Amino acid sequence: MEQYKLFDAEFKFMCIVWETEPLTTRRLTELCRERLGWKRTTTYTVLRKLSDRGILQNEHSTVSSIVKREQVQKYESEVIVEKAFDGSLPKFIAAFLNDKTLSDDEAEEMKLLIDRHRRAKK
Amino acid sequence: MEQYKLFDAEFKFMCIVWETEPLTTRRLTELCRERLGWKRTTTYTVLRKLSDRGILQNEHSTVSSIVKREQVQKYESEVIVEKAFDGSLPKFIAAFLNDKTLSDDEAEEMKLLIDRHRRAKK
DNA sequence: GAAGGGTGTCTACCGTGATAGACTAAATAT
DNA sequence: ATATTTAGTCTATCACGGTAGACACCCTTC
Repeated sequence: MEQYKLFDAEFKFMCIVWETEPLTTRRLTELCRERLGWKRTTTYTVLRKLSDRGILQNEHSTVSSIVKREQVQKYESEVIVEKAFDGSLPKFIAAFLNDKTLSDDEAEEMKLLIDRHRRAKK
Repeated sequence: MEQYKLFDAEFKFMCIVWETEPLTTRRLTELCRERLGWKRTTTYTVLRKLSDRGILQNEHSTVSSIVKREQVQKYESEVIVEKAFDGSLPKFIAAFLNDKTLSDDEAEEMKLLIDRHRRAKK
């Protein structure tokens, strides 16, 4: 659980990996230079840290993720709902929507999700 | 907008303020000692920082918030949806729910929220 | 008017996330 | 075999969040 915690720089880095994997370390350093402005060694440092924590692997210069984007997203969503909204999803949604409006598509999609996760009645 | 960003320690601190305000600095140092294990001066340091940023005010030893809990929650929810879910609330909800189930009450509450924020049809 | 308690600031230390330079080892090319 | 590139590590710097000790300024009270 705790292992899914990614810091800001790590998250941006992982987004590149998730989007492109599998990819070579060479290509990864290029992408990190282009999109994050990182030096080659910075990429390697982050690579090693995440590898040590079992978030990804680097085998023969080929990088691929072990922890998937969905797992991290799930973890992140749980942490914030827990920390700032007493674990209540409705509270989160209320705060987020506040001054916003939803398109019909979004509204329908959300209702579908809700029904699909509704607890079976008594 | 950026001003609403609270770090972990600051958020815990503000939770005490929001819950108890208005309150004296004396009482605040007591609460921070009890609940956060902080020394008196630590409370004052954080107090000052937040005061400088316009998050709260300390007038004649009476502390009260300027930025409200709801504003911070709204900001926090927006940041994470933006950063990790491409700004899509449905994506956030899908990730959060994943393996969870909703009670009827929660489901109804959420649907109500959705309808209330539905964009007016053309 | 000296002593003591309460209010508040200033400075500083520590841990750590973010970043990168120097260097080594392995592979490839000339 | 030697020069050059490529892969990867080690160490270090910097910024900053989190925390607190030393100190200074009231007020009150004896």
